[in-house]
Amino acid sequence: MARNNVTLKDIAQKTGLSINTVSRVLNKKPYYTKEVEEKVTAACKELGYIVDMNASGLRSGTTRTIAIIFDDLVNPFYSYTTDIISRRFEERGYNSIMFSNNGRTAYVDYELMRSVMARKPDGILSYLEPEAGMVDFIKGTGIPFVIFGRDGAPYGLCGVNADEEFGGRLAGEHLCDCGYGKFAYIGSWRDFKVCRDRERGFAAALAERGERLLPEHIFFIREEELTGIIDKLVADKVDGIFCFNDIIAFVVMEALEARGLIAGEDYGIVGYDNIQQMMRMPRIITTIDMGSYDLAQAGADAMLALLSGSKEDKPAFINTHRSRLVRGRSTRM
Amino acid sequence: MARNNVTLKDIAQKTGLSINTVSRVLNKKPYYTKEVEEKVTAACKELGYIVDMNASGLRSGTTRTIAIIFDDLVNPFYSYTTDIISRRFEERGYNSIMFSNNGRTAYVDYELMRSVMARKPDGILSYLEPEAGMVDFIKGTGIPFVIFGRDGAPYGLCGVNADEEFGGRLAGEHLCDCGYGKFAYIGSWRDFKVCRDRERGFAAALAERGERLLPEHIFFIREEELTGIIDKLVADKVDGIFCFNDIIAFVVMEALEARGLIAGEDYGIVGYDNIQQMMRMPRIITTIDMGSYDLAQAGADAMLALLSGSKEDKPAFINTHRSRLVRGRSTRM
DNA sequence: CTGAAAGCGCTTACAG
DNA sequence: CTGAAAGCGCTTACAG
Repeated sequence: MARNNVTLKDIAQKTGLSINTVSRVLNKKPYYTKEVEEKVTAACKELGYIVDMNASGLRSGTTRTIAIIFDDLVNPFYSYTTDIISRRFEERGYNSIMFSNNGRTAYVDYELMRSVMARKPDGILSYLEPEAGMVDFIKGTGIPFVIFGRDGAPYGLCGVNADEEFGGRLAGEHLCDCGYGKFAYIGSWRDFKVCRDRERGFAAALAERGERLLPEHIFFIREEELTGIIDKLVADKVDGIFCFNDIIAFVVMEALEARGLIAGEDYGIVGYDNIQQMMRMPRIITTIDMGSYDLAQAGADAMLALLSGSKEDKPAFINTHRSRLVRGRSTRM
Repeated sequence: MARNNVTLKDIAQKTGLSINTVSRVLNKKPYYTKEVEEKVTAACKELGYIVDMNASGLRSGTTRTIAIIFDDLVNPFYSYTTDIISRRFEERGYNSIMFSNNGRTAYVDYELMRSVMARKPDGILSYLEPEAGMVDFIKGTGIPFVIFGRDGAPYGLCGVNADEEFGGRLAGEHLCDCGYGKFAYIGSWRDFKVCRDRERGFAAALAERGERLLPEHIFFIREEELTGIIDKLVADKVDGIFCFNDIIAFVVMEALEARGLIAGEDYGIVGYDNIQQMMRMPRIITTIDMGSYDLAQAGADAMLALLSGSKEDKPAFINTHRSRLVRGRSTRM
């Protein structure tokens, strides 16, 4: 009630024009006189008019809103890229509305899509992959959908991601170069495609060097007890560890240190994402940097292209391939 | 066009009821028969009805949207707390829409408020303080406004923050306890109130121990060249450094290491925010932990209270006071 | 170049 | 307990 809602009607009243004319001026549609323009601009400034984007969107069909679906803003890979992406959207006049599934699942499911759709976004950029049954639903909405940081190809949806297998290979090659001999991979979820892609690249690189990644040395930290994993690593004298991301690597390093094992001395460990650089932290761990800044820009641009582009030049599966290994103190040089 | 927009009209048609009745059932307003309810529910499920919150908000005056204004999601203090806050809002049926000023200013200005207001949020939670002239405007909107992580009192707005001076004192006392003798404070912006509060607490603690914080040893890293700061620290053999936040501390540590000085050995340094714990990183630096989890919950709860509460029990300036020092390797024990 | 009318999808009074 | 009407604030055809 107390909200001083200045509407087009007020501007129309003040200027003696119709609300249509006012709307036309504000939206810079052709055909109005300089005089009318000045009157409208002055009245808007004086009364402090602010458009209601929801009402505007209801009629025009475009809300200039993009939904961003993430699962965990705490991991700097998400926050860093979300920051870049949302700023880019803002530059182009789109606001970002955030959705998370609150850790319910690692996928976009119907319940999540419902709350997203209720906001009538012009586009959806998701860090989560769609649940199997949701792909057709998503396509049926007709809303531009970009899968970010995950492979879009299996879903036939636009995806922007780095070559995960390649990143895994870099880790494997480096740990071999360092002279380690017993390897382990510590992933997040067993069913998580990106997680398995990195593992596959890692195993392939080891195989090429005549080394092996034993099945019993492949772990999924979101599904297993940490202590069990650490026990196994210590018991089997594993000395070359590759982790799905930097945070997992930190956790493992801390647990191993509690057992008296120091990274870079007693064993080597490689993370993923190079969050150290994002945080401007010292280079503690050796990690794989997939060029997150460029990746984020590419993700935002893919979305913007889908929003503005003709059907012909739709971006499809963008694979930036930029990953490189960044050395830290967690592997011997 | 291709969007399969199922509306209330479609459900009404399908069930042979009026759209009013359908709306009433969906909003669980009193007075409808079990039979009608079942018909409506079935039709909604079959056709895949999803409400249009924008249209709903236009009529009802509540969009169930909360605007979050942040400046930098990369700093884990922001991303960590934003994650917690937005999840809490989601639990209560509110979606979060993100706004940043893209680094234009460190304040909420009119341009930013315009784009926020255009979305008709039910509430606004801001990490940024309002520009001087904006306070009346904000109050005039009548929209619940919470300043998060900053002191709300100077603006007469609801604020949720920790006692910053107290945090600064903890840092000062600890550096004295460690036996350091030449002190410096490295802040962010000179005009940033929180930054100065921490400095004041730090200086006060030093004074109580008979130590001094020289004006020439107070720096603002966002306004000065890093190399100049480092030169001065080295030249004056400063050995007790307190930084406005952990990220600044990391940057300083790295620069000093390039000069051959090791934190915890050659000098001591204390950061702020305990982002290490958020990232599950090893405890590199000694830092001030203000209980960010509780702070975030308190921030979300303050917002929710303003949204639902009577005018009487409005929360005002919540000061959680929980800060404590967490030791890391960057100060000698 | 400007205005009157219709309508986006919903909810809120008001009748019955 | 259900429905017809009005209206939230805007934009889009359509007249003039």
